[in-house]
Amino acid sequence: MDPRARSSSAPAAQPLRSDAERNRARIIATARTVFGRDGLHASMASVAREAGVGIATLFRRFPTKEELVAAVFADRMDAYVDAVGVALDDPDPWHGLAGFIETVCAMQAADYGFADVLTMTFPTAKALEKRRDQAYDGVVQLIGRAKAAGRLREDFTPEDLVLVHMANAGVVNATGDAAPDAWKRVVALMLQSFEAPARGPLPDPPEPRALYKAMLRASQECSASPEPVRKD
Amino acid sequence: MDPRARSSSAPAAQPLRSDAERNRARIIATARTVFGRDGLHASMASVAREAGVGIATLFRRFPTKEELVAAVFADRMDAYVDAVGVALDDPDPWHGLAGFIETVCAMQAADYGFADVLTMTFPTAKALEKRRDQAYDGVVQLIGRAKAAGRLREDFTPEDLVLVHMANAGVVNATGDAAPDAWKRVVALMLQSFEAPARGPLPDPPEPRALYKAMLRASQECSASPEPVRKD
DNA sequence: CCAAAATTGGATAGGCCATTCCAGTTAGGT
DNA sequence: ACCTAACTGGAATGGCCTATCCAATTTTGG
Repeated sequence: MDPRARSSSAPAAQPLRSDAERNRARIIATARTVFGRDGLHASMASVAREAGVGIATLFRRFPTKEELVAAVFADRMDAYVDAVGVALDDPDPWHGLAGFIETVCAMQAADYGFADVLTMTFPTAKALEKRRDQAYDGVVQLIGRAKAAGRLREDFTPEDLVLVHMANAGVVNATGDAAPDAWKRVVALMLQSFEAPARGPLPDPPEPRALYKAMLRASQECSASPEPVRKD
Repeated sequence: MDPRARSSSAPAAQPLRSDAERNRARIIATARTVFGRDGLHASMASVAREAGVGIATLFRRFPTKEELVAAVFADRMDAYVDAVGVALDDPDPWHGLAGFIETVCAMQAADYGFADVLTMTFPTAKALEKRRDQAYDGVVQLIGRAKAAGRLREDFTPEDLVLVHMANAGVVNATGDAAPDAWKRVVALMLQSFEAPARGPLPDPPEPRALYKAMLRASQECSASPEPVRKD
């Protein structure tokens, strides 16, 4: 591994100068609130301005917007993983799963940036994706137990959870501060439809690969670097 | 009514020159496919290019992007109103409502622009909003009948339908062509949660006014005209 | 205290966007 | 055929975006 790798939370092979480290921390903290308030489409310039640093400082530390996003949401993903853990500790598997879904959707409502991050995948952000995978493993267990307990419909799949994130992101993004609790109703409805016994069959879930492609596409058009013009 | 009103489908007080009328029709037809394919954020320039007209021609006929959007989606709104009519003609109120929701969500999946239009409101586009109101009246009836027949949960409100549109728009936008049928599963789940008897209570629905504000906000940030800079 | 290395911020490049301007072209009545 | 009002397209304006450059400043080891 390249010893100069600096992003994410590695303790740095080449420690930053003290002022640089301070700025780095302020940038992440500020970006967290800005992305949380304005969504992922908040501009790099607005983050720099609110953090009180120059644009160049921001880009030297995070060469692309995607890297900043990854650094900022690493800790949200930790919380996500923690939520899975809490759910797995619940002696009632259904209660655990339902609580997990409510918790995560609440996180989406509280952070417009995270709402979108959950519907995207950033292959270059290893730390972020590792956490996503950890969470996935836990979710699979959670689902298995809830089915075994007879409380979750048998045709539920992990992909359905992603669909919940996408649907909830749609509601949260559309309602914003104007109807800040609307998502709760939607989530409650979805949960009732997940509970066993199923009221009827469902169309097939999307292929995991297809869903991955969708999440990838979304992240790419998020930080679309201006590709050089090419002559035809 | 202003006899000079030109947009929407009024037969025109001041008829356009034949070539202008032809271009106008081509612009609308092209914009329909472009917005349907790329969503509402497709650029005016791309519409002009694909329609084979100059940018100026486009803007002379539709002075703002919002007016073009309104003109383009007037007929989708007709289809929306028609779908309500079909549902009301169904002798089985629940079957009618469920079919209506499926139909409209399918329209969202087939037209990324319309998916967003259904979650927004354009106060200046009278023709569009009139149709939306017509549809709303029908939907209220539809809901009433389905409840009366004992097939729809008693706490269902017309606002829930808007929430369905928002959630479905989220799924459709996030999955795109990568998982083109994922929305069907989500909609099927939602429908099962709507069916009586309710499996449990729900959080309160959003206030109609609040939801309106949310839809308004969305439409405004869609075609954000560059406001003049002001000195502090 | 001093120099070298690290870091800084503002200007700049180059991309997209909605919208406006203007000089040239065309339809269509006479 | 011709004249004029209507219409045209492309260039220009001004905004916002990600990302880069560079001259000036700051930290820090000796």
